[in-house]
Amino acid sequence: MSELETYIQSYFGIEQKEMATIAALFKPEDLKKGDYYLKTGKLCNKLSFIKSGLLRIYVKDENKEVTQWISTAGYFVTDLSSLVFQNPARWTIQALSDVELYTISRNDYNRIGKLIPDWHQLEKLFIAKCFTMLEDRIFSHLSMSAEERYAFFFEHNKELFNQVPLQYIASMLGMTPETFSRIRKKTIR
Amino acid sequence: MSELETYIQSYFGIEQKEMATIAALFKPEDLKKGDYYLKTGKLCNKLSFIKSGLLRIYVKDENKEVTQWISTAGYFVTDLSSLVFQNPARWTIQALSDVELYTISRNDYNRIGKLIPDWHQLEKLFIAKCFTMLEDRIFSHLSMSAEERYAFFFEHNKELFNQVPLQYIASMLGMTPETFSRIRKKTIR
DNA sequence: GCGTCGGCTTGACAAATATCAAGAAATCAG
DNA sequence: CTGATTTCTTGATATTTGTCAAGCCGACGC
Repeated sequence: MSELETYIQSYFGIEQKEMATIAALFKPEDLKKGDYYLKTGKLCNKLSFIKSGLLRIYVKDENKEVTQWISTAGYFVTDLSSLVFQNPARWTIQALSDVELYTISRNDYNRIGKLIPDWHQLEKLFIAKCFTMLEDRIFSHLSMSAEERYAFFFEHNKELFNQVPLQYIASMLGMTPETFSRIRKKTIR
Repeated sequence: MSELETYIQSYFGIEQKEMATIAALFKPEDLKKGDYYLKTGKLCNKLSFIKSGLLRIYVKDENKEVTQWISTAGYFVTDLSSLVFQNPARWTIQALSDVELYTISRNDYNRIGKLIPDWHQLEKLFIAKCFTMLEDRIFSHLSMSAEERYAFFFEHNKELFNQVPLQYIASMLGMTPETFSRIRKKTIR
């Protein structure tokens, strides 16, 4: 479980001993390509660190699917609103490849705060960071064209482009697959 | 200062005694129409509850201004990234009208955690809620046309439409004033 | 009351993006 | 390897949205 420990340690700057306490609450969980981690409307009662693989977070809107995000190894995945407030999950989360996770249940997750003094503070910082990233993303929709959003995303996520169906990236950038394809052609490859 | 107490109490469910402790850290602050609460690049070392008035959160992008949000009475305003991580402020925040605030400094804000046991937990919940609202907003850009975003926003924020220059609402919905005006004409008024 | 100014609207037109349909390319199962 | 299926590309066209320019309207200072 060293990736998880390394990650949490580097991100949260937690002591070795406390780190072990937290890490012990995460259990390995494997998904096959196509398996669902979560479906819209269910309760999301877990949080997972992605050891390997890719997951797509999306929602069916009328008869279209809208991809909200693609989560990759080294990051966490959950439906925050459902995990924290026990609302019905907004997102469906599906494995785009075989996936290895370290998963913690909501119960165990909520216990961390009692085990580790500073936990809620760290948690707050983590969510604040996520909030800031969403602000940037909204800004990209207010100020950039499809082509600019493509260029920016490509610059920062080259690896993703040969690992997942491009239509999903198109959707999460807010454009159709056709527009995505045309922009892609214009860009040096 | 009762609005503030009422708000915090209803939102965070804090005890009367603790409530008084927190509220005492907020100081009244008044802004005239046009005054700046914060400028891009500065440090934001405060958080404010809006007692009355309206503030526009925006950023100059090249030679255009992009309005990120308009904050109204009964809500908080700050630059979260700057407040929490002491990054240079991303946003400029300007009073759209005369404004009455209750403002807490970063120092005092950070002390709350030591005064009130559950504070970081509550804070986390609050930010998580904000995060969820941004997710919705991103979703609106992935799945809705300008006209749909207009209709949705109008439905939920009718009051705002006769209080602020419409060009700012247009910008925060991601369209030009002209498009906004044309959509507006089509809609029943 | 009058001019000025900011903000809104309108029209003509251009550019960006979506839609629909077809076919090519890649991927997958057997 | 081969056929089936999914994904990507391309073209033709429609729709949405943006740009530019002009005019209008209401608020405000004087």
